[in-house]
Amino acid sequence: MDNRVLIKKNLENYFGYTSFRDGQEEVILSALDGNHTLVMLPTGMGKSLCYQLTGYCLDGLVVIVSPLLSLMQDQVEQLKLTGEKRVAAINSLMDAHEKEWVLNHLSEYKFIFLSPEMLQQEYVMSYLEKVSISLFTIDEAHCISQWGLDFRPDYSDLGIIRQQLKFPLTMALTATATERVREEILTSLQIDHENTKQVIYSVDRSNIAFSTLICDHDKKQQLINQIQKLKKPGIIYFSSKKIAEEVAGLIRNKTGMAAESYHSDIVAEDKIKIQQQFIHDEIDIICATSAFGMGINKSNIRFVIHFHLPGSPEAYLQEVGRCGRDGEPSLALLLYEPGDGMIQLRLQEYTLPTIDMLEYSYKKGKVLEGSCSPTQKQLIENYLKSDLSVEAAKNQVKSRMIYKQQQLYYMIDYAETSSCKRAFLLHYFNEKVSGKPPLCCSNCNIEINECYKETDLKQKKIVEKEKNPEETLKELFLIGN
DNA sequence: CGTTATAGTGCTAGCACTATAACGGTGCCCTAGT
Repeated sequence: MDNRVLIKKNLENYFGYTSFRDGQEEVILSALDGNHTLVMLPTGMGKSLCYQLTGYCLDGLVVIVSPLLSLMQDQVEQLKLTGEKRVAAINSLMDAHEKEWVLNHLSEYKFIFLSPEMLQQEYVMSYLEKVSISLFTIDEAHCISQWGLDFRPDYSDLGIIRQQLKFPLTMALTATATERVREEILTSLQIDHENTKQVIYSVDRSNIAFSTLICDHDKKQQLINQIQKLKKPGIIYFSSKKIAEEVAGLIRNKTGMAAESYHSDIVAEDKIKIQQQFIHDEIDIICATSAFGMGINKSNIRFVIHFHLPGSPEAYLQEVGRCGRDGEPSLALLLYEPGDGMIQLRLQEYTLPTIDMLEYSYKKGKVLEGSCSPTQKQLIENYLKSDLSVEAAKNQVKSRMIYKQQQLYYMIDYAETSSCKRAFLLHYFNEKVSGKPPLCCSNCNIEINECYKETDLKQKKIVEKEKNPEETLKELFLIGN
């Protein structure tokens, strides 16, 4: 049967849809033609269907590498809802006995979810090597580039894993990656760039308006002023757990809105509870660190505010991309105070080992206890285990640091630029604005500071019957009067 | 950069004050002893 006909039939059979969304058909056909495929589709465009449907058209096991336990659990549940029973996530939520059972019955499964760390377990690999893998999938593939070189080194070893598995057909999916990152992903996975099909869609989301507010004093109060006038629900991102908690409390006390904080120290049960409440519109505002967001499928988030400067344009677009999935107008607001870059800069320094640390550790063959952060220690230990020389390790760390700083400087420039914010962000991804949306950014056609003033708005409503952009903005973003 | 913790100073000999240093974010895996 023609693949085009086959996938259409399977789309109906397995998912009950009659038509594909943008990009999906191209991706699946590419994979069925035997191409390794790198997929960049904006958030909410149905990336998971790409590998799932491909899997249904092929004989053998689909292995999905996923960064978070909660993501795996979600995907397993969703597949089960479609009636699929041959699906499991092998992770630390299973006890040893359950893991062994699943591994012993791998050939009876269609979809297996795993973390990169789990793939480092030799016993897991020994089982995977014995079965036929039809598709090796890397979900949220930007993690390879974002985390592989420091925070989660096992992401850098997926190439070796592929080699051990005899280079299975591979699909890597992400929503935000520059050309450089896409190349990094392919290289890291040991995929031949020539024989790879890339399906790339724009990172632009025309219903999200970009705005920056320069705060030279009392940022917290300015934040509260803003959110009181904005439509809910929304997310506020922070670079500090403590401040996230403090502001959540402040919002509750000063405005009476339902606000909760979310970061890595929140116990697992509460995390799930907060997510659920947020999804069911019982929480107006989440004050979160970067821990919050991946896998959050909520369509009606109206704004994403950044209290602190994000570390990279990639991170910013990922976080901002969580609002407005329903296509309704939404707001990405950055609160910027000159000097904000320092927090991120410090965090970056704290992540990567210094040259001194590397030299000492290589000389002694171990890490000096108590002298470095957990991520620094982890990374150095990984270098010591690898074949890399001190010089190579030093160079890698140096260029990594420069790269991270460049990403940060781009965000500082974004905050300070007086040209179009949307164009500025897209430029980082080597894209141009195609068709300026009605609500573009605070440098084009929305004056965020002005239009939030209630008096101004009321006056305008009386004076001007004709809708101007600011008036439209008010209707779209602000609470009804 | 702004905030907080710690160490040091000096007369109130135990507390108030000040100078200085440290810190800030993401997750997976598992082991062993209760």
